[in-house]
Amino acid sequence: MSEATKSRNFIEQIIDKDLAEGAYDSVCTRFPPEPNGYLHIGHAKSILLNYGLAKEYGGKFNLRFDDTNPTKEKNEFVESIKEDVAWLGADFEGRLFFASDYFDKMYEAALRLIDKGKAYVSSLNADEIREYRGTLTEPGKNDPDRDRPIEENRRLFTEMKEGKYPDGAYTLRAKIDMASPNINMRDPILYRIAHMTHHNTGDKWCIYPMYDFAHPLEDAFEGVTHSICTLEFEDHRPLYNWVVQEVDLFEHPPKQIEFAKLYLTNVVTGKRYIKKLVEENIVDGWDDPRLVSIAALRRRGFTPESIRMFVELAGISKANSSADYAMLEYCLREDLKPKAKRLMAVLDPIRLVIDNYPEDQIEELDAPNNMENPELGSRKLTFSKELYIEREDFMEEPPKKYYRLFPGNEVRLMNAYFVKCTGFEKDENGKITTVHATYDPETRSGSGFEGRKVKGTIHWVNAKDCVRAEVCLYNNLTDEEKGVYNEEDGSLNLNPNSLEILKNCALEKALGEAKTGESFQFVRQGFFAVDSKAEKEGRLVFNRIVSLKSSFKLPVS
RNA sequence: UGGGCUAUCGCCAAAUGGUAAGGCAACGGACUCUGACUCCGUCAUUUCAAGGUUCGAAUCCUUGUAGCCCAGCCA
Repeated sequence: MSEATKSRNFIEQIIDKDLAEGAYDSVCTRFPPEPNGYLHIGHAKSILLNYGLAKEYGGKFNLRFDDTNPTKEKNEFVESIKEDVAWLGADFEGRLFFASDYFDKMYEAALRLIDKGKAYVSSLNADEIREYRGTLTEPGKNDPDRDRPIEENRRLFTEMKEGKYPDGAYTLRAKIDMASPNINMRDPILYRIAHMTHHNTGDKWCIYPMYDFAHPLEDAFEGVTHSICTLEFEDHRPLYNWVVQEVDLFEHPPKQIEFAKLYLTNVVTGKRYIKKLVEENIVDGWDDPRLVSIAALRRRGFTPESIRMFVELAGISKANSSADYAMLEYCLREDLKPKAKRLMAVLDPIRLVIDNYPEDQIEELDAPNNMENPELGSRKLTFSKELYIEREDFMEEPPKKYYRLFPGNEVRLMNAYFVKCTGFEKDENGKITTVHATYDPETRSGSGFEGRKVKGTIHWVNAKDCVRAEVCLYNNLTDEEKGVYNEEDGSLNLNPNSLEILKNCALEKALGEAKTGESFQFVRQGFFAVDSKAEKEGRLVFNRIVSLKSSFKLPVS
């Protein structure tokens, strides 16, 4: 489909219309995380959507920390979020803001509402507020302080700010409609008292604005035109509009648009769940490669390009949905296919002895790094009498259509020679330890040998100079394995993605010099990357980022 | 049972009254110095259901059904 005929998502359609009608003459979007945790794959959708829209319309994209609740927020999180947003490639061009930098202006705005008779100071405590709010099916009751005189509201609110009252003594409420069918409109709280040190403003404030009051103002102050958020805020939109309208300071107030979150099947998503895994030490931190936090995906070896592609492929809509993990894997494979070197690594080694190969001969062979991308160059492989091959590449009694090594069969050793299996050895437990073969010197790779064909090609490494490494395989869980929330007892039973660690894998010598984060395709094993943390600990550890689409499986009997 | 939102293939998702795109997954087959890749082919007579309007409906109307969100001094 060409760019011109490509259908526009519902958000683009809204923006197109706004621009055409002159509601705005440019576009400004923002990503407004609360710094209370690490970003995960779900946030990537919001970041990339907002950034992409700004770019598409030649507008601006801001990063703003929505830090209006000091009880939950930490500096560690603002640092990680900045890093992750940058890594994803969403360039906010230095427009980094904090909601807390607007506290003075928000306070002024609250005063305006008080003066207009649109806000009042309430002395109800939390329980009473809840009681007066009513229920989903019954209307609420008016706050006894609802008609407090403006002057008194002003005095009390000022005193709240000055720290004259303890937490919970008073709140500032909007005067809207206690009988509204939309609970958010039943005189929502605008400010609460919290004597708490804020990560940005320190002890300057002891009253903090609530999300519903702060967020529309933040957007408006920054000149945001389209405030894109997730579905659960739909009910808040009337309040969002009420705030920007009643504060009455903005010529072109921002507009809130909601879209559906992105979930992934068979992985633990959601900040709340990830947080629990981290806090209970079920995983070893926010960047544990089993997680789908941005930091974890990066550590495991995912590329920003693949995540961008995934988000784009998943699309934008208002229907709750859960994208198949296979789609993410597809994106990574697509991205890495032309970029990664294709090297040989034997995950479960058995010895292959080439009996007719001279005892002390070592041969150098040339191997292209990526057959489809010559720019990746080539490398030297060493070949000698003793090699390692994959245990699953030899079978004593092969099933039909098995075309790797078995007694009497000939296969190609990738980038090297044809070898024919002549026998094998077992240990006392009947486990195969060594396979014997003879090679045909005529068949050397690149020699143009056309004499005969073999059906199978297997990978190998030279036993003499291979490197040893640890390889981590990550697998997704089924929904049952994943666990999650138990409604009966309110408990959270969570499993991260499962992990299998293979020790003592034999890798091509070239992989011994692999750099942190560098990605490779291991022939027939999938895509792997060097784990940055493990390397710091002095170990060479490869994470499997994604396996190949399918590999040889024994026929079910 | 108050309000808001959603429903199109196993999973995402187009279609804006003109006769159901595309991608992922799956399945055949060809090719192959990776059982990968690539290539070719298959995969919704029908859009949650039932009625109605219309020459014509996934789109409009009616009545249902199912799922998600809201009763924090969280965001």
